Amino acid sequence: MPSTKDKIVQLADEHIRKNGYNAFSYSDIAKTLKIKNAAVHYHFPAKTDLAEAVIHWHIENFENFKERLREKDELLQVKTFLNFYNSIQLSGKICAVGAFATDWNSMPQSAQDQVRIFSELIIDWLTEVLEAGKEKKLLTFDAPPRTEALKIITNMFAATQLARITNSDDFADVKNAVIEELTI
Amino acid sequence: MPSTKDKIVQLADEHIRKNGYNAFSYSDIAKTLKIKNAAVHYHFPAKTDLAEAVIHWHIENFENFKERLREKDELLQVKTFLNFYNSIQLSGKICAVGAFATDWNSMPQSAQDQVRIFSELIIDWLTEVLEAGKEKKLLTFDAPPRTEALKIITNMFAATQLARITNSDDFADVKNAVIEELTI
DNA sequence: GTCTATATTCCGATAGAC
DNA sequence: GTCTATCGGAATATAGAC
Repeated sequence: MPSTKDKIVQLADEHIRKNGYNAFSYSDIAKTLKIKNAAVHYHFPAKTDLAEAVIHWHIENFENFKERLREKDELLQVKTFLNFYNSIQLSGKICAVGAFATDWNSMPQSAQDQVRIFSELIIDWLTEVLEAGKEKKLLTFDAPPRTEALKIITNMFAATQLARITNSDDFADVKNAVIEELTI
Repeated sequence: MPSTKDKIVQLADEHIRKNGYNAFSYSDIAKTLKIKNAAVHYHFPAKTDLAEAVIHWHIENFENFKERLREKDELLQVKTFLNFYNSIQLSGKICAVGAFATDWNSMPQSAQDQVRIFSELIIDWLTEVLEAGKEKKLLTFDAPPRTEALKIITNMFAATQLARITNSDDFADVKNAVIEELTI
């Protein structure tokens, strides 16, 4: 049974990634949990505290994700990563990094720092996976590993955003093309 | 000398692409132009009217962009397109499509429709350029033209967003890798 | 930990004068 | 086309009782 505090973080995350950070209020969360505005403020005094908790949750989540994949081969690791974004897209959300990037200039530095840590965690992880996969001849690409990682991550970030707009199979097309190119 | 109406659209665009649609108010614009809140409402009765005008401006702008490039070779057209995003990134903004994608669910359908038209305008244009460039053996890629266009566009969209966060040469790395891959 | 109550500020929007 | 004035509402946030 998750605590109220955890439920608030989950709901905030959903709101941020569905509607944007500046488009949700404490009332939205209070109504869903059937508690009052002030009760949310008890757990997170300011809205930015809540934003930071959301990003912190993502960081912990990604660390678990890494750990679960540690023993798998690199192609499977990349495929699992791409499937993760597939599920984001299917749920109507976007990546947290993209959501916060849009509202970047209306966030305090403490929250920006957290987003930066999260972003670099993802980039560093994928860079290492790609590098190891190339060495084992499981993956093929020409650019430096970090650049290739950035290319794939930007594909996924923006494809979830674009899919919201074009409403077609664009996400799946991009995802499949990425895998195909890595395994030629 | 631009009209007040045009100045309002320009300022709104800047605010939207720097801080997000839900993070700016009529007061922000009124203060900059040294007019009153109500004067902005005279030109754009509701905030969504202003959002639609901003997107409409982007559509017209892109039509001009296409026209200016019509006679150039396809490699130059793609390079100019990528350089356009480079200047977006340097100015601290993000692509309008990405900004609106984040706030997608808090926009009325009339504004969503405009964003959709703009997005597909870009996708269709790049698809055609890539296809023509491949036929003339100026460009090389394996995926279907529309998929390749989506890959490049998502690279650019999200790279401008990520550059805001990582604060490094990531954007240039991605941009150069895209060109290199197309000209192998 | 949750409540009531409230302070404060801001926002989008409208009416009507000039 | 811009102004003053103002409405109604919502948002963030706090004080203090339970």
